[in-house]
Amino acid sequence: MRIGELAEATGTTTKTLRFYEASGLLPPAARTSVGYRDYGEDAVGRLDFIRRGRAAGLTLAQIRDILTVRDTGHAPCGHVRQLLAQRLDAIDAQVADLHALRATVAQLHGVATNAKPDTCPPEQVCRYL
Amino acid sequence: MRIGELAEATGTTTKTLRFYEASGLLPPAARTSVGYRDYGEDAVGRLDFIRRGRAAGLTLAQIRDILTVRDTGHAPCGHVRQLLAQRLDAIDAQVADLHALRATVAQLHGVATNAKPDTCPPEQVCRYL
DNA sequence: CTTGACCTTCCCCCGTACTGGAAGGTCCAG
DNA sequence: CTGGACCTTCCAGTACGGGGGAAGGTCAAG
Repeated sequence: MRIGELAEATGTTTKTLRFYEASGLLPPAARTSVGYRDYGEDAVGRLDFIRRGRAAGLTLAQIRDILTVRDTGHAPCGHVRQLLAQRLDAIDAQVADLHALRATVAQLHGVATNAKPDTCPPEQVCRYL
Repeated sequence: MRIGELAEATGTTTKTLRFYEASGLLPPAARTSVGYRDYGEDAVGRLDFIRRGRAAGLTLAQIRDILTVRDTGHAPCGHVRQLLAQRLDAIDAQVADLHALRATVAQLHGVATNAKPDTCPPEQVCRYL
């Protein structure tokens, strides 16, 4: 399987695949006699793994860590759980931040809206922010 | 007011202030006879403005646009309202995304947690992700 | 007079996740 | 045998919001 086929099969690009290899997310691919990358079917699964990790909000560095742990055979179960638990905390914190931000923005928006545009000279406008 | 004092007064750094000036968020500061930046009290207000904008989730580019509009005297009222309305939409979308992400992560976390670490051989672990 | 804290410009660097493009080699159809 | 589609490496750039640190000038205290 050449890099273009793998890219097609996994919904990504050849650029991204080479980038992943350079970043240590994919092992160095086998090469054909002329130097083309030659992937096995397992590469699709690994890329799906990466895609799911990304969808779960993990960074490439975190995914790489998990893959490294798996590849080297060290017990990753707790590691994965811990990572996911941290993600849950981070998401909750982010949602809380966004709630506060939304309240602030909504208030500013309300003030700006109620200010009646016609009576809003330029030099006063930015008090609304 | 020197740059260090202004940084202290506004809770930022001299690096950031010079960066803001270079980015067009602050007008070129007046200089003392030896070339030190010399700020008036209005700089504090402008930086508070920037800080509030940042807290409301605006990018520096958006803040710069608003400031430019204000500085040049063109009617910004609708502009500010529109920007804030867009922010509200963006925040709502982001919260929705985070809800979906949280559900995904929580599910993975539950699976990984119920998997009993001891019975979790390395080659199976990453199915949890 | 020296020491230390401040100031200046300058350029490069951080992390994140890629993307663009140049220069060159390979493969297959017509 | 030629053209186009594919592959290779490498360099550089995107956007964001700054941070690090060098080399040098300035100022106030002791």
